[in-house]
Amino acid sequence: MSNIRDVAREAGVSVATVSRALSNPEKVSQASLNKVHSAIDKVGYRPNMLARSFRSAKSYAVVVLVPDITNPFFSQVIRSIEDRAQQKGYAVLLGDTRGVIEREKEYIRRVETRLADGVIQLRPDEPGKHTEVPDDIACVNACGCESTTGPRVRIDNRGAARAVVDYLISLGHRRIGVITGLKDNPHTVDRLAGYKEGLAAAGIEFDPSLLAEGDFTMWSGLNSAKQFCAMDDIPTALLCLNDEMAIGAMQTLKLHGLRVPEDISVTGFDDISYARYCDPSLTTVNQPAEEIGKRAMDMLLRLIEGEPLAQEESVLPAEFVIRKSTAVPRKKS
Amino acid sequence: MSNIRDVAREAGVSVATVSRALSNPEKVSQASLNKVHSAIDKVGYRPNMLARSFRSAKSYAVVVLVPDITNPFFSQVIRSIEDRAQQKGYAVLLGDTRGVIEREKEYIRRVETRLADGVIQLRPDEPGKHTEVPDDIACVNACGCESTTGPRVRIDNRGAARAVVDYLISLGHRRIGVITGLKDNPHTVDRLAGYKEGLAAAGIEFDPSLLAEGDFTMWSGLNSAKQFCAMDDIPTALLCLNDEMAIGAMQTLKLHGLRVPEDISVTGFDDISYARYCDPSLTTVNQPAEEIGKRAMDMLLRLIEGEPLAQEESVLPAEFVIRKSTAVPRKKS
DNA sequence: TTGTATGCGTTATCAG
DNA sequence: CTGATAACGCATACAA
Repeated sequence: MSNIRDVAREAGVSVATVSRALSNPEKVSQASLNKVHSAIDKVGYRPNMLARSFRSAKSYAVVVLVPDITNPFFSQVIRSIEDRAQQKGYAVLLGDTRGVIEREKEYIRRVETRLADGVIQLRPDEPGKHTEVPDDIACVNACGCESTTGPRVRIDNRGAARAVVDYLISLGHRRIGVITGLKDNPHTVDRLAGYKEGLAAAGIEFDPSLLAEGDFTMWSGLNSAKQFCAMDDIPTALLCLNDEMAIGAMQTLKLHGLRVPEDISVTGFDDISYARYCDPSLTTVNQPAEEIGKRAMDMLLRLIEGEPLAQEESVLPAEFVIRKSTAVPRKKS
Repeated sequence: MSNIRDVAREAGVSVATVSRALSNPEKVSQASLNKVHSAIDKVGYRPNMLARSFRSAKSYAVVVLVPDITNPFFSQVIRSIEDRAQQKGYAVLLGDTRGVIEREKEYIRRVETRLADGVIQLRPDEPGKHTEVPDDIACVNACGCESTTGPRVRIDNRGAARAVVDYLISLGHRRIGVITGLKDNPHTVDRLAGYKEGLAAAGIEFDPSLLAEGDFTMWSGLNSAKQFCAMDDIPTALLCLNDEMAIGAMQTLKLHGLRVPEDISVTGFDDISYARYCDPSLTTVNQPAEEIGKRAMDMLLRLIEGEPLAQEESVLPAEFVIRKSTAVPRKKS
């Protein structure tokens, strides 16, 4: 392992010149530049970035905290973050927390100990289990909700859910079931608010018995849907608060002999890639994962560099995508 | 930002003692230990890991190279790697290469410049675009094939594909179409070899016209399946070399009025979580993603620590999972 | 068990 | 434009 001194000796210049040749080439004469570069090739020098980071007290790394990297929506956002980070010369430390607060803290600690320069949070912070992110560390939230504080980029969950409900109502549905995420989850809160808004606007009374609680997994969708199948008066439409639960729910519905969308319409949320390929393809809300990741990374970079933020909150548009899982309700038999 | 010297002063001991108290507590008296710890609390000290890494010439980070983090099988493996890494005190640098060799090199460079201690490759190395991983850097391949060299953990792709074909043949299928990945992809090569083996064992002649080339995406599965629908004599079974393509293919088949599995059986490979939730649920091969990630990380750790490897190759068992997408062939009409 | 002193590889300051 | 040298924060060899 050769170091900067070896290069200096080989090139017949000082270490300072070598260092400058690499970081500020414009401050070095062409002659020295040439000598340095051929010396580098000759001794096979690779700068020790660890030393550089240490010296400059910056790690050029950010940690991305995600509850579950396996979730396709999250992985899309992360891919986008990684892309942007790479462009800007930053590394991405993957922090799959599995929802465990302890793991989250371990990663926060990594930035306290200078191993990373900042954090991107990929989950809505829930009231109870709010992580104590010290305010002296750069942090932006990338899937926030209306209740999220601090720098954040998000979509209008309430408005998007409202759009779905409005559409279902326009088709003629009036009895619309909902499969939610965990009750306290801010995504559940915001999207459910949109559902209620839509109902109210159409003069439909909110019926709590049409709510089933899931946890955003396919299995929970499958399970929660049973509750509706057991009803005497099955809803004509099912609003699922994410795509996974919609996919799981459809399996249960079909198993009970219900056809989608002829007997019951189903909608999702997120527009993961499978939404287009299920049977029937899923009517859902497209979250701009790519743009969310990019913006979050850019925001974090400004925070790290100490530049002022143009805005603390960035709300991106979400597109309502109509596919084959929704139709007009069946006539009462 | 307080440093080790501040702590030493506060505790009334030397910096060496503080350092030891943190890294080798057993070499320090209980009295000093107490003094040090209360001093740490008092000044709010956080060790500078960047300095520690620099000094010990180890970054305690590994980079994971993956073609596409969005692929659910890969993300499962990565989650497992991250889990193991975290346990061992290592960080995971995410390197989503998108198949671009240039990006891969950038990440390899990160370990050359000491920003990471080793690499886990999550793709089969293709003959042509083989990355030049210098042999002095620790590297293990986590989704290798028979042609993969170096430390690796993989499943028996050929044997697993063979098991699927044997099963289809046992059901009575003799005309079995295949949707492959790109021709040169080692996964394609190995799995296709298994297909041919199965055919040969049953005395069925290999028919090249039953091969359609995809690229492991759902879209390519959807597209490639058209080729079979256009045939006069449609195959009674379709072996897809991964789940995504199977899911895409099923959409096309249904669109053409073919029922799965009554008119045509379909199989996948990988057993991603959606395989269980498509309609019909997919008969496939379960890859032990969790175990693959764990083993790969353990292997890499040994390499990094300079310990000898028990074995250079670890071949894990893959389970054949029979679901609802396969059945006996329909009688000729 | 503890303290002193040195060096890890780089960048930055300051003279030349 | 270039060179000598002092940090950066920590770990460790060596001496006590």
